[in-house]
This record gives sequence, C-alpha cells and structure tokens, in this order.
Amino acid sequence: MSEKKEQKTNGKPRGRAAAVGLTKDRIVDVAIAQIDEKGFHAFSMRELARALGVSPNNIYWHVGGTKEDLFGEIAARFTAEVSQSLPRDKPWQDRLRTVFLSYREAVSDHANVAPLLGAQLKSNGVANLALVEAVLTALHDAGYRGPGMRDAFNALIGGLCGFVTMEFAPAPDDKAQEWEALFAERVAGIDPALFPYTHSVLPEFSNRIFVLRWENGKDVSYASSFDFLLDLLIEGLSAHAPNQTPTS
Amino acid sequence: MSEKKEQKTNGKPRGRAAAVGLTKDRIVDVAIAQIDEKGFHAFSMRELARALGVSPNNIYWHVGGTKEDLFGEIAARFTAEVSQSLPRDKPWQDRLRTVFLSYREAVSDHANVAPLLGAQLKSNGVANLALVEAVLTALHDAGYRGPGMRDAFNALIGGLCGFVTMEFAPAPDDKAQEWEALFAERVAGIDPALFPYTHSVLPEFSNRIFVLRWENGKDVSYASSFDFLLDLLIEGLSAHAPNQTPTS
DNA sequence: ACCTGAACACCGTTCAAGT
DNA sequence: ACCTGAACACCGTTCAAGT
Repeated sequence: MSEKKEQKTNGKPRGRAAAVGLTKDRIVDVAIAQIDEKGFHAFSMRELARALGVSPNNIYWHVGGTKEDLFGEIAARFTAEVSQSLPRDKPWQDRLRTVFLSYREAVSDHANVAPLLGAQLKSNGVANLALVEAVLTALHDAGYRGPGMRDAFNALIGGLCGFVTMEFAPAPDDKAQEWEALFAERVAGIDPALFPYTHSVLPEFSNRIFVLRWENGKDVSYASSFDFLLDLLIEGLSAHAPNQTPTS
Repeated sequence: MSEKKEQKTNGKPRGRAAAVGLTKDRIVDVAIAQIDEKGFHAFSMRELARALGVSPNNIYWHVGGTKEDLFGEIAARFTAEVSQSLPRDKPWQDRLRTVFLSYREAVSDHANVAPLLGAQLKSNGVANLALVEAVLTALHDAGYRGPGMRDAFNALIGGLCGFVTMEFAPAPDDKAQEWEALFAERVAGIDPALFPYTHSVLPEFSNRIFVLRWENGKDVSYASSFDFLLDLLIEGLSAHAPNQTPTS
C-alpha cells in the first residue's frame, strides 16, 4: 500500500486559509488502518473523523457525498496496487496466474477489507483498467474473442475474486468465542446416519472447508485451494482456447 | 421459498398468555420480503419490527441476541431450499452441475439477499449439510480423498458461490442514475493509447463484464459466464480425478 | 414463555456558517 | 477551497417490567 506523506495536497498549491490539510489519500490510509484494526462492521465515518482529528463533514467534502464513495476509493487503492509490475513478455497463462495471485496477496494483507471488494458494485466497479487490460490481453493472446472472451473474463474475475471474498468473510463480532465453540460442537455432532460422507471426513475437514468452518482465511490458509482453482481455470482456458500461442 | 402459514408456533402448544404469536419462520419470511423490496442496505431491525407490527425486542427474543443471528437464519432458509430434490443416481458431474445451478437460481430469485450469503461467516457457516453431503459424495465418486478433496470442495464452493455473490453485488443506493451515467461515460472515454485491448472491446463489453459495469446480475444476465465457469471446473475435476467412474 | 416501553450510545448525512 | 457546529432522523441492543 502506498505510504503517501500527509502533506500531499492533490497537486494544487494551497491558499493560506487551510487549517487542517486533509487529503483523500490520507483519509483512505486511515480508513484502511481502522478497518484492519476493528473490522469492517465496526467502521464508521464518525470514528474515522475522530481518528483523523477532523469534523465528519470534512471527510464528506473530500470524498464526495457518501460512505459508499469512500468505499469506492478504498477499493481503488487496492486494485491499483495489484496492477503494479505485471509481467509483460511471459505466456498468457503465466500472466494470468501472476495477476490473480497478487490480487489475493494484496487482499490478505488487509483481510478485513475483503467484504468491500466483492460485495458492492461501487467498489467492485471502480475500474482498475490496468488489471482489466492485463486480463483481456492475456485472453486475447489465448485466442478468445467476442462472447467467448466475455465469458472467460467473467469466469476468471467472478470465480477468483469471489473466492477471495468468501475466504476472508468476517466471523461474528464480539462473543465470537461462544459461537465458535457452539459451532465446532455442532459440526462434531453431525449424524453419520444422515450424512455419512460429511461425517467420514469430519475431524480432518472440520474448520478447513467452506460452510463447515468457524474461522476465516486469516486463521486457516486456503492457499492450496485457491491455487487449485486457479490451475483448473487456466488449464480449462487453454483447452478451450480457439487459438494457441507458442508456450515459449 | 416455503410459504409457512403464520399461525405456526414451532410445534409446541401455547399457553393463553401469547398475544402476538410471532415465529422465527414468519420473521424470516418478512425479513426476506423486506430485503427484496428495499435492498440489503436499507434493511433494519426496527423497520422489520414495524412491518411485523411488533416490538423490536420481540424479534431479538425469537432470533437470538443479534442482527447477525437473523442473517444466519435467512441464509439457512436459502441453502435449505437448494438441497431439495438433489438427483441421486446420475453421474457425479451431473449431480454437481445440478447443485450449483439450483443454488444460483435460488439466489437470483432474491438477488438483494446475495450480500448476506458470501460475505459473512455466520450466514456462510450455517451448515446446510445436505448440500455439503451432496458435493462431498460427488467428489468421492470422482475418486477424490484427503487434501485433494478439500481443495476440490473449496474450489467449487468458493469459485461458484463467490461468483454469484459478485454477480448480484448491489449498486449504489439512491442517486443511482447519476452514478450510472457518470460511470458509463467514464467507461466510454477510456484512452485507447493506454488501454488498447480494453478500448477495443468497449461498446460490446461495456456494462457486461465485472469491474466495467454499473448494473448487476438483476439487470444483465451472467448466466452464460456462470455456465462456462461451471463447465471449466467440472471438466477440470474430471481431468484431475484420481479415479474415474463409468459415465452413466 | 412471550412480549412491550423506555432508554443508552451510537450512526450517516445535511444545513448554515465561518475563513 | 476547505473546514466546523449543530441538528435531523434514524440505528442496534439492553434493561426492567408486564402477563
């Protein structure tokens, strides 16, 4: 994440009236820090204003009408980070792999922000064009065009970014410990007569597969599952590719 | 969605004191209706209480301490619906396809509830064991065991359910029209010198691929992209399967 | 067991005003 | 252009109390 100095004033030189020197960049910095610390659920505009030592309205002024707009800015910061240093001359398969692995890495550094990234159009929609361009170019090199390219693009973004959103879905807030214990117990007590296969994988998969878990990706790694998904998709795209590129 | 009659009293006969006859089922019914109508963002416990003609505390009493618990109940209702009528004697590929197509269908009937389903552990975690059992059984028939089975399970659930969550991510609330126009304009004005491939697919893909869109799956169908993702995964799982089952 | 009224400690957002 | 104070219309949740 870019650690901009606080004095940045959006490029424009400033008159002598400004007392605070608030910046969109600084707002986003502190907002991410707050979410990291207290979780997405506990994040509020007023608390953010307090942390910045500023009136809430000041934030609204810099960020544009609404809390959702701030979320959009936060999401933009993330996707911007991903588009750094995309490899240029590797085969399209390698480029795709790099893009999505680095997306997952960026998100896992600030896992509490995850609910923002997949779950709202505005965040979702702050186009990071470098990322889009990279994926489209890779698909183009694979020979995809038209509707087939659209489906391939959506399958990649939806499947992989969606996975990451689920991976870091936040657990219940406060009394987490109560809930964890209760849920763990419920999983352990699954009836083998009704659900034989689920029961048979039980001690091993308990808390390690989606749905049957009480901790998220911050506590239990889903890296190998993500890699597997990524492999399936890239291999599948190769197999369906209308036009193969030499795998130099 | 089950349209339980309002009088249901959880099976237990009731003493003469009960004036209202509120039920968890009825709470969930009306909550889903409210979210359908006004969107997830606008949903509140107090508004729900008003719609039910009931004191807010009454809801808390039936649903267990918190709003998150209610979300869990709502999610349970959904996954419960999916597990109806899972085919028994078809090949595992067909069974997987049916499960996830019917999951997507159930969600798209109440698209505004989507943010609830992938984005919070508690909803996510209300184990629908029939669904889990169906997926695990299919993977077992494909020959998957141990860590490979775990990765396959997570890739399926994370990729496909994650896709659906993104597909129906809600657009900004009120002044949507403003934002749509502005975003559409921004997409139309993408610089062909900086992002040549993105620019080249522009009129065709505008608002039809993730990231570069201002409407969600309620307004623009992502069915073909979901189908493509599903095909890639099932074919890939077949290719990697440790043990093939005769097809039919 | 089921239900309510009143209250606590917050929110997001807007309006009018200051420099 | 940048910033604040005060106010509006809400929240989720809890506490004490009623039948």
